[in-house]
Amino acid sequence: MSEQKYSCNHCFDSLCMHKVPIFSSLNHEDIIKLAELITHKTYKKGEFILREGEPCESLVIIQEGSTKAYKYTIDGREQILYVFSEGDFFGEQYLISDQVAAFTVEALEPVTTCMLTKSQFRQLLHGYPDIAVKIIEELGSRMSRLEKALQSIGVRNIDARVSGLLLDYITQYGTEEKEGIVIRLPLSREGMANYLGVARETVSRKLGQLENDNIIRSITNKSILVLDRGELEKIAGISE
Amino acid sequence: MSEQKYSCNHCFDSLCMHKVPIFSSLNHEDIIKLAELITHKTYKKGEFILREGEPCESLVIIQEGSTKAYKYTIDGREQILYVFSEGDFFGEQYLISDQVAAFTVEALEPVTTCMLTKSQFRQLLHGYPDIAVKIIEELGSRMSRLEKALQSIGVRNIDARVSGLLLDYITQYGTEEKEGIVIRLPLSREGMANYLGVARETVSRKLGQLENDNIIRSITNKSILVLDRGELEKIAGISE
DNA sequence: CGGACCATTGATAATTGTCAAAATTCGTGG
DNA sequence: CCACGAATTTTGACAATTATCAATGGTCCG
Repeated sequence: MSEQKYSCNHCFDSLCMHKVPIFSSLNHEDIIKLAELITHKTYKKGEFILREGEPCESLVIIQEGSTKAYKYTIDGREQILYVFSEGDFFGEQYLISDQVAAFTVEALEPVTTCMLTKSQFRQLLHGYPDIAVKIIEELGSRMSRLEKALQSIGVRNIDARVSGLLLDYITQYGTEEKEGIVIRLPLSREGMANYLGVARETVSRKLGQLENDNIIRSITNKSILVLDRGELEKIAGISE
Repeated sequence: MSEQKYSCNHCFDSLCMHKVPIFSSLNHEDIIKLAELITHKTYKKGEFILREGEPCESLVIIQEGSTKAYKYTIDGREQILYVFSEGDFFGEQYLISDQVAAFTVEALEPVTTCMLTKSQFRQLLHGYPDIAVKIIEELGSRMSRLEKALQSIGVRNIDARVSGLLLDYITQYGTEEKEGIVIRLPLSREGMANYLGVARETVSRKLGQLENDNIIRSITNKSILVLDRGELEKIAGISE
């Protein structure tokens, strides 16, 4: 967990600032000024970036790698709420109100973050009221995602849920190849199970079924080839 | 669905404005000014206050009565996301960004609402930037609720979910009586089932079980007496 | 009081979770 | 680059839970 303080040129040029919608109302100069305030941290796989119940002291932007955000359920399993990947960020609501973190964020692979402390962020908010509006928009869209997730987990048919998850992954992590769409899965089978609220083995079986039906093909544990997207959409209940 | 435009004295005195956290930074005079802009509508049981997919043109505050907010799942059932009762409000995120409504809001009983149009609200936001911060706080807390709901629905043990729901209702709709805590249920059995993502009959059975164990007693279809709150907490996984 | 609506109960089938074992994949070090 | 051990995934058998269907019983309202 090394920490560096330096002018964030790399970050500015390539990723974190420009990828974060809430900073889109800043002009060029201010982005550069802001970039100088940014602190970086790196995390190894399995390390915690934020822990449920602890105060969150900064806005965290994922510059590289991906993370899972989860809560523990009363029967001891983890319920995954979000997967945060490059360009995603979290902690913004805790910077304004003084709540503690509602979930734990854990690195799924080596992760680099850009961070802005609470006081820096509040200053920024003072100078740029538009940022508040951007945050509301972002929170609104994240809320819509959560509402969709809640809707989907409320569906009794688990086949639909699994297919729906794969479709989400296509748009987020999929690349078109000549054989089909390759998804680099952010989560393991167990992770997907903990997101969907079902048993690990059930995910295996559902994916196995899809493979038997020639809808997908398992490449490695971390990637899947989608052969028949239309069929996935049918099972998920989107088309037909 | 009658519509009235008049100075909202009743509303000001009793309910809607002061109950809404996002207006707490307004001073007395401005609240009075604002109250004059407010429009009222009444809805009969079963009428729609907002429909999923349609644009939401105003901030809606529930002055009287209660409503359910839901989405249709792909297998045709409704997944209830929220119950909005007196003092709750919705639509704030749609007033800033121009998204369409993510859910349908339907009156569960006769409902009176206070409404503020999009342009009125935007003006207000301009004069009181603090309101934006309040909205972020409110969205943050609503998001925490959703995250909690998602966590709870991901629990495999349905007994825990039912007990957890009853505990939530105790804090929101419960009154202490000498025999125990009386809950005026906002939802029917079917409604609870659609919130929990299980079959109507399953809710009946789980409640029947709790009644057999002398933990609750069913008074009418719309109210329940809680005899042993501690036991409910154990089943929900909170205590012990 | 009657009719519509809502809730309960029972029987059964389908689904999914659990446990255990085998197979596969992954990462590391030689 | 290969081989080995650890971790993950898959598979099978079985048990437990829950959905579904159908019928009955209650409750609420005019």
